[in-house]
Amino acid sequence: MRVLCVAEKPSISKSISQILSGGQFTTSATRSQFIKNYEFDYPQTNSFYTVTCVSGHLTGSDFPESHRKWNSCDAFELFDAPVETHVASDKKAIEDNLLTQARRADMLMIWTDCDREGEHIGLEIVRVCKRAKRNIVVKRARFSAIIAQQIHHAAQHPVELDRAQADAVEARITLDLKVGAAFTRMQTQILQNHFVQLSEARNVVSYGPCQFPTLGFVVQKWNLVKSFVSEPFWHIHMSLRRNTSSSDGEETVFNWRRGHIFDEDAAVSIYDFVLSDPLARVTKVTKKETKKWKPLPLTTFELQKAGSRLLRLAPKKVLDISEKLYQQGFLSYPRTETDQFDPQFDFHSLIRKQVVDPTWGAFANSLEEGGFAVPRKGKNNDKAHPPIHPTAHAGNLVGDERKVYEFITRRFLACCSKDALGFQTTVDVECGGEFFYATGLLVLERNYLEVYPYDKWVGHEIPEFEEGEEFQPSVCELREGKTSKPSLLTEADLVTLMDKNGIGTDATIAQHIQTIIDRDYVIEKMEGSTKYLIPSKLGIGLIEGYNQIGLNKSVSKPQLRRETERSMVQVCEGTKTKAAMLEETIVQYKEMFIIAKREFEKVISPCSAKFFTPSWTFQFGQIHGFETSVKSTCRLVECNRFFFEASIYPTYSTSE
DNA sequence: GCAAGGTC
Repeated sequence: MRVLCVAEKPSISKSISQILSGGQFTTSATRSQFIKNYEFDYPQTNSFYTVTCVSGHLTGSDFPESHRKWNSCDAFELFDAPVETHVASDKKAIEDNLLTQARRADMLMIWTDCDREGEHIGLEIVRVCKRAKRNIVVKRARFSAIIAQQIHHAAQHPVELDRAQADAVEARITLDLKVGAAFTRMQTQILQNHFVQLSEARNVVSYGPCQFPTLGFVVQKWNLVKSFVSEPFWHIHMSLRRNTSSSDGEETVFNWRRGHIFDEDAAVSIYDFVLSDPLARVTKVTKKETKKWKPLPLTTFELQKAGSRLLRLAPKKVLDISEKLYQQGFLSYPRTETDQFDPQFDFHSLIRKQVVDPTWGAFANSLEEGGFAVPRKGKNNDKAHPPIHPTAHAGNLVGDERKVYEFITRRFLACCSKDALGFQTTVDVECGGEFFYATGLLVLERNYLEVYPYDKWVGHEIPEFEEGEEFQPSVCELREGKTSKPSLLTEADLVTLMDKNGIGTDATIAQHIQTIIDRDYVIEKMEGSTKYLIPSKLGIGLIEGYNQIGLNKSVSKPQLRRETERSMVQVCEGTKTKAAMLEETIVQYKEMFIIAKREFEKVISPCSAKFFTPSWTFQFGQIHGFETSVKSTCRLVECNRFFFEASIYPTYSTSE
């Protein structure tokens, strides 16, 4: 029997060919530069195998010609417009290869990643192949890691393609297209009509169910920083000078168990009580072993966060670099949600490849000589790719590539090492009815910290204390402090928020951040070596505008996307049909669209302008509290502060 | 000139 196997990407088709053929296969080129066909006998199932692949989704969706032009219809009509699906022009060579190979095959076996998108890509492949051979037998290989035993098992026990999962993805594709296009056209057309700046620059004011919540996070933090008012607080500072084994007169600070309090009168009266008691008593001395846990195996999210925070590289940049290193064979597949290694994973041969490195080679060697410990297991597994790890030693990298490779390698070695061990001493003290404590830390074994400088764990010595002893504090003062301003949002914070709230995926999070920057919704600002994200006036305006319109579900918060995700899960489980999901969700967005459009037009209605005189600052706020003022020419397009308590003309710069 | 999701 001739079996045609189709994987989601070139790397997988190659790996499964190597495993199933035991390395004995022939390779032939296709018209697509990256894609090869591999052929071999697979005697275990009496078959002749051809293994090839696609490159992600084969098809793309768009409106038909009748609705594609922006002025061809009212934006609202897009919700009910048909959607066409075609093989994209740059995928024709891949399609041709599938058609040719399918004609020769008796069975089509789908080897796409075992996730929802993979199931949908599988369906795209089936549709193309059935055009070449209508009665081809279709099977699906199910695997959770590229490990010999699993791949053989998958080849010998194929299952059926999961139509429900593919349906859920199809619903999402249609939904995102309709909602995105309808809102984008509506926003853009209304705003361009009124703002010279937008129409001259031909700026698209895009809406997307992922980009808006992402922008929402940036604006929310910005508002928090802007509205921050510092508050004074009080705390009792107690310390004692006493010699330790290594230094004389070391000052030990005892922290107040109450932390700090915001009521000055209360603080003063408590302090008076403490002062009335000249001696502090040690109530307890606790000594115990403590650990600093080694990091979890590396996912794409974590890599992007670390890249931004530790390596000062944008999430998109980190992903691009790791993609390149992967192409060169230095790294495993860089888009993974998995933070647990398979129990059968071959750690040792990978560790041995790092022994030659001048910087961390000695550490790698120490792992091979007894320092090894099985990595911790996280909670995520995408059932398709292992955590990111180095697959070969790369000695000649420079610049950012070197930084990324070094981080990934050190992280992998740290995962294979042991937790750091320490010894912690806590001294509890009572004085005037108040409780204080001091801690000391002695780092016993640094272990993984030796190879992972990104984590800090510094010991500090504490003098000897005995339970029941009394001492007179060297300092006991009531001190005043004030709450400090929260910091702006960093890229790493944003990746964390998106990950937590289910906005985007490992492969798309970086793109969404880039999109809101490209659209001029957000501006990057360097402060020292940290990059902060600040919303532009346009970005603030859009979010604040929508928030004030009073939709019952906010487009700038993660809830709507979460609901879409939940409906997709229901479609996958078979408790909801694809049609029902689309119907429900589209109705909801239609309502929101009607309200949003009405409010947009109301707020910036040109007829309001005739009431303005040159020097007025006008509270136009009865509608949504939007403040509006007009520049001297009194043309609405030259509104200075408009719509969103923000200047939208002549520039979006956010410098205060 | 629109989205988000794959991947190169």
